[in-house]
Amino acid sequence: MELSNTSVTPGSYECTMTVDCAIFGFQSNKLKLLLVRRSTDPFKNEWLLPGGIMNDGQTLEESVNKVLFNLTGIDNTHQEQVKCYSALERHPVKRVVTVCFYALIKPENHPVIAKNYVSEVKWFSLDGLPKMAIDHNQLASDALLKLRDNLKQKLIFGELLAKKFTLKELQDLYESILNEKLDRRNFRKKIKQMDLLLETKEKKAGVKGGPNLYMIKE
Amino acid sequence: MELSNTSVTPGSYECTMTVDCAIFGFQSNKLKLLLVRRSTDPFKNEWLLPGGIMNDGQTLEESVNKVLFNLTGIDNTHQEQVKCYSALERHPVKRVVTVCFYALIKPENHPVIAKNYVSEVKWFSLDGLPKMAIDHNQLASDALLKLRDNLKQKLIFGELLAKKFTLKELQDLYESILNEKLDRRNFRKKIKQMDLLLETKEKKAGVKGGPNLYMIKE
DNA sequence: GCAAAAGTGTTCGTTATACACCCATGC
DNA sequence: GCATGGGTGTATAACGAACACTTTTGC
Repeated sequence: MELSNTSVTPGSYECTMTVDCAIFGFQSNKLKLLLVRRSTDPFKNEWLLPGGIMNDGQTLEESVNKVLFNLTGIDNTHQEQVKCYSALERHPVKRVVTVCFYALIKPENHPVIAKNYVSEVKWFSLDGLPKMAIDHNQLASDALLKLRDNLKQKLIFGELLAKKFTLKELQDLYESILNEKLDRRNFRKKIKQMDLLLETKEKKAGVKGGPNLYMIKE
Repeated sequence: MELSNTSVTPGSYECTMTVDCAIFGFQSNKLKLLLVRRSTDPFKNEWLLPGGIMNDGQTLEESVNKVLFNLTGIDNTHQEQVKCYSALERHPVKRVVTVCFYALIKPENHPVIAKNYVSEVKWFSLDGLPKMAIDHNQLASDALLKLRDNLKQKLIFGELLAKKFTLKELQDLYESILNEKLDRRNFRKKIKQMDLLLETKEKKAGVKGGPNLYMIKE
């Protein structure tokens, strides 16, 4: 291969790009992943991360927003880029390079509806993920690792919880993401010294013990 | 935008993809970055990270290898994906999405030669980087953050050092990457308890103190 | 009133940091 | 032989892990 081949020209090789998004939600005290089942070929009846092509005039981030909105009505989510995948035979229709993202949402805020090309949309527990099409199991697994990584560095949980939440709920979320049990007292100590939460005067009703509600500062 | 637009079809929008690579080297006790200066438009006389287009039949990783080989003769490097950039007006010739990687090499092993389209290839200190074309200053900065991140998690320094090196050299490298001073005794303790280095019987000649040479295990 | 969950502090072990002297080599 | 850098250990502080009882609320 010649160096001259490496320069961008009007005739440079072009390929289709897609975005795929691992949407994490927190439901029944478990971290869930939202998958769609396609109703038509390719991948008829197979499960996939929601995703779609990047169109002309869109950045990847804009594409993710559009795709998520179209598939699930979800808008304005916290998104994080995970990785770019470029294996040659990923897609049966044509060469497609995809960029994987993750987003964090609160399932209650986003009733999911199966739309075009999709026969079913469903939240899956992470320990019960189906075999997905293409390399999407790999994408999902990489997305979870990235989420864990980010969680360790900063307190990010996007829309995973309600605006006001108890420390117990926050801890359950952490345990879910990290897939490990945490000591309650140590967890509370750590979170409090991060100084990112605001203690409201309210208590959560309908729960024994009368736990305090917190919200994110600012 | 309609959902039907999100599905991959033979006619889906396509765009040119490039790879850009932040090549880090360690020279005169400082971490350096290898940049190229273009000899022709676009970006005539401007500095850039070495990069080029992804061609048909190549993965991004293969493209990086080819581009690096063509520009610098560098082969078989440790490469790490940094991030994908898709802003609309990045490139003057056409829409181009790029994926940034970094690689770690030992400058002494790779004499650099300016080839096609390149008038100059030069190692720059990180604190003396020129203004680069497009968004390459951003790419370089993101690549360094990623390198730091990876360094904290595992002992990776690719080809940055010779096969056999002294602990002092390793420490200088760390200090260079992290841009902070480390305590000599604590550093040595930490590295040793990682148990990744093999102590050779050899000492480095020409250096006062007669420091021991180490190499990576296995 | 009793069962269930919330809230709270202390001890201990591990890890990270700070710090000073003797030894080997080059010149 | 002296100046430069290599090599080593210990004491202290910070951080993370383990652990039990009292208070509040729902039912």
